[in-house]
Amino acid sequence: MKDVATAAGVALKTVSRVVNEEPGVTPATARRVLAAIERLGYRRNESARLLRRGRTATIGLVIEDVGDPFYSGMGRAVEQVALAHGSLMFSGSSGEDPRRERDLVLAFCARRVDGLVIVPAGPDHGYLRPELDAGVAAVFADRPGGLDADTVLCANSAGAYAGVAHLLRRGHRRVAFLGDDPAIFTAAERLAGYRRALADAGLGADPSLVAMGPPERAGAALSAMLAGGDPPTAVFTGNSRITVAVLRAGHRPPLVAFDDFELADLLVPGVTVVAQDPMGLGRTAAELLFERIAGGRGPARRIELPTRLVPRGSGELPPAPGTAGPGHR
Amino acid sequence: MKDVATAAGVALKTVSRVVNEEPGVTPATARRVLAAIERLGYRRNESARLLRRGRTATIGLVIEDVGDPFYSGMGRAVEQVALAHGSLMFSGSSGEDPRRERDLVLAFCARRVDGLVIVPAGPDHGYLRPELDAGVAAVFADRPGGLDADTVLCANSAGAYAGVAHLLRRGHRRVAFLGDDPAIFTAAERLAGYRRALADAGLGADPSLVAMGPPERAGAALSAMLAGGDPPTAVFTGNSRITVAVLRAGHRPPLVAFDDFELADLLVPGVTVVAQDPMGLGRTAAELLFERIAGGRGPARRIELPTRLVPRGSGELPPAPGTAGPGHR
DNA sequence: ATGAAAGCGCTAACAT
DNA sequence: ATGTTAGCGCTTTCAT
Repeated sequence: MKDVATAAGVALKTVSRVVNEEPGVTPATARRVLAAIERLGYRRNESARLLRRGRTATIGLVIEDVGDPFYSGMGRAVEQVALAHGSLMFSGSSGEDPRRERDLVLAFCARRVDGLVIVPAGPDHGYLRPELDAGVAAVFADRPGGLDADTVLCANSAGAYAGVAHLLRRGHRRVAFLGDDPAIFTAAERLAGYRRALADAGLGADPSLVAMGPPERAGAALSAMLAGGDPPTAVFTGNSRITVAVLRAGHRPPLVAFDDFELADLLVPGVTVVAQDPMGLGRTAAELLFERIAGGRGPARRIELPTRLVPRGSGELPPAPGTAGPGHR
Repeated sequence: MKDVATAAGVALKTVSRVVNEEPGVTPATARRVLAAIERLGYRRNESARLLRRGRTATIGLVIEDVGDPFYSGMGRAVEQVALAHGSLMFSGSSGEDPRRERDLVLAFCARRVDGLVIVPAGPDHGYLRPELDAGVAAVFADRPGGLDADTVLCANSAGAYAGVAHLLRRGHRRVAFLGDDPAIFTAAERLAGYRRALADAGLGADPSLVAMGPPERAGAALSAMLAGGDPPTAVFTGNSRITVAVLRAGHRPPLVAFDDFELADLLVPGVTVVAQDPMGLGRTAAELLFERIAGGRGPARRIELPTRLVPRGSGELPPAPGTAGPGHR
């Protein structure tokens, strides 16, 4: 900038004026400055500018896995909103590891990001407290972070309820639930929705029809249930990895799956799903964030995004004859 | 920092020394400083630090779509390498729009990123010239950028060759090629591989068996071929979006597809693919980048990553009887 | 072992 | 309309 000023025979500040399109510069001078800029290949150092101005026009995104379709869709939406607000986006994957999440978040904060969108990897976000107090905005997405920050979730419980109710409506009375580790917020919520649906239909909860745990064990868990004395006639899976695990194990039961996935419509039968809205999640989270960055006050908000039931065949299958006939309880 | 210095009763520089773990500080003083840091909740401003030091410890990643599984897998690998080098990563999607790509790249350069990994959206990267001359490192991934920068590609031509040869080995003599717009580098390369495989097998190139264009038209293109007088007995698809379009259109021909995709193994029959290595692409690109950032000189390198043929059933089907019997030429 | 001063590249506030 | 000075938060250089 100094060089440009010298080359154009003006003071530093004039160059600054031109670069920032501030008023108070003769067209002629401006032209001389612009010529010098062009000739010297000058580019404003945005970092220095932002250091001076106090805002960084940068947000940080921490998700479980940048490579996962659900989260990367979310990331795409966050990116769009960020760009619309003239901000760039740091992104990083926590890999579901609370320590890595913390390191990433703190690294972003050290860069003085204006705000953070976080998919919490762990339950404890105490480390964020000082940062929030220091003025960083933060929004939790997909799961609550245990702090009084804005939070955007999917309607996990209501979605599971709708999916299970869909199966019950087809005449199923014994519906299995295959979910992830109940320590995971979404897994627990979906299980609750399943239970509520059964209860509302006047059905008791049979613990032998519920298996919670790592996706890679879901196939075996279902095999065991089906081999048991009083097997399920339909299955509700709690997330995509479990759904895929069940399908890979060769099972093709009447099925409703929580979370949509690529090509679900091409399988035979097509897989009926309770679709979430990853883009909506990202967009909403980012919009809340920028409201806060713009100075929005008020208590933390908690928004639940609706799910959508997409019938494709697997969820519309009736109970296999003989497995749960009339009189069966 | 000033506040910490005051609170600890030392000079600014001493705080700096402690924070940077530089030698020349008595353990006792260090302790006093650390206590003040803790008490005041001080966090070093990394941006200011990096402004002074001249490096930003930041790289930029520009891909087609952060939400696409292939590119987001690549991004994950780039991120890992970046973190291993103590750098953070800006990421952005070009959406295949050269102007957006340019804007993103320039925005990253204005933030003085140390380097860039770019999946080129357009053929013209002249705008990058001044930035490269200014010292930014850059690596092109997945497609060449038309500049003398390091480039990492998949073996598009060789991969297509292998896939087509696989079909020919099963007795197919009329293999259709459904590819994307040949203006896209990868599409053209894969077409070339297809042609080479036919030529090496002593087969002439039948233009009526080649359809290049947007994925959403691939289904109709294949339907037309199959309804023609001398239809193909097998199909090679040039990318995943085309593969899916063909399958969605209801076709289940003997098929080898370029690029792997989630659940290819669960379809009936399983889809035989020529798998690329998105993580390898990202890792290699990032490693080359950090070599350059570290000061590596020498001419631009061009690396091709091998593909892998994954037989799953669809590519092992013989010609349907009567469509291409002996004597047919 | 510790500190004072200069400066990274820029903008804000106040001259002229 | 243009220029000067101070300072964002830090590190570097050179004292002490």
